[in-house]
Amino acid sequence: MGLPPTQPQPCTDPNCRKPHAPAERVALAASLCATRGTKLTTLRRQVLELLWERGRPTGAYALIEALEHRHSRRVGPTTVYRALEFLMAERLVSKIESRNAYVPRTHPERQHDCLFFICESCGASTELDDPRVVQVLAEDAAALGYRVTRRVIEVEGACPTCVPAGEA
Amino acid sequence: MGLPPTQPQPCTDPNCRKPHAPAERVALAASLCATRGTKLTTLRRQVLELLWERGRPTGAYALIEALEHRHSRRVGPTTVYRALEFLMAERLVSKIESRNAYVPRTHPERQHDCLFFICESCGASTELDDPRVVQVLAEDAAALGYRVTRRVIEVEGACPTCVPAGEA
DNA sequence: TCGCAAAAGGTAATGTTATAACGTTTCATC
DNA sequence: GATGAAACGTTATAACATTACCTTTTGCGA
Repeated sequence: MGLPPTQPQPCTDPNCRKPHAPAERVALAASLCATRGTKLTTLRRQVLELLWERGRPTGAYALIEALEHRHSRRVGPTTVYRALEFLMAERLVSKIESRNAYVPRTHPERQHDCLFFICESCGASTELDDPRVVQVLAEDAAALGYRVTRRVIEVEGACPTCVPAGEA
Repeated sequence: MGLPPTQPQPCTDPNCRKPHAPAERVALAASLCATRGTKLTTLRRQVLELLWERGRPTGAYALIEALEHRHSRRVGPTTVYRALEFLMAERLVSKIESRNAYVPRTHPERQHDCLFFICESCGASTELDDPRVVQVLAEDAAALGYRVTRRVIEVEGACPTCVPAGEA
């Protein structure tokens, strides 16, 4: 029960704790791209904005609809997928594999993949950066002789507002 | 480079280390189902066998083809998805979300979700049971107020036989 | 052993997600 | 303002998954 909050919430990252408004995060993305010499074009920025405004993992086809409604911009799947590809390469967006959906990343400046908590009830997701998980997986990888290139860590469950109070 | 091994390999689980042949694992599955009072029907067993024989994450439509070739059994998507649903409910199979593919579980008797290493080169996957990961994620969930119902942990990279010798 | 109900499986249609192939526009640079 | 590369548009199709409905099989009590 309950929809995801529409107001910016304090960042769940213990090292951050600041609320992040969509506009502010998009501005950060723009400056990051400028620094990197990559281009956050209008389309790419619109897609990123829409992801921030939705506040929960959103599918590519939902983004197509949103582009139509919000920006009167009618685009095909290829176009949106290309924008998502760019945004993911820039670490501005992650794909939630278990949902075939995309979320904006709160801390695109960080290098490694982070982990996500996803609420099965309201659909909201929470990004977390826990070096311990990365560390443990690195050890396991070493023991197996694996070289790691990507981590997909998605924890599904019920978020605080959707867990009936009193329950753990 | 290199294909996944066709011979049973020692179990990567530090607590096991025994090689697991498909037939032996299918027999275990049958006895587990018998104990649980659930039915490992012919179709469900065939799907599980095929997954074991392939030795790597396999998509539903590839299974449909395999059923046709191996068992002259022509089935539709629904049929295979139903079998997979049963096998996942029995913890005999896991879905690799990042690949839209399915793998047989080596230790179906274990309760919690395990983690998978997947080789981007040969497509092989390795199941691992690391309580430390579960523990850390449980702590993070508690800190966020989340109640966990499912974990998706998929590490992509290069497996030992595909990493050029000498490289880490 | 007959009849019934529930579970399992079959079939067709369709929905959803993603990519391939190829053409056009935009834009920085010379 | 020519040119080449990157971005974007368009169409078609591939890949993955589910819905709705019907038939078969199976377990089980009358």
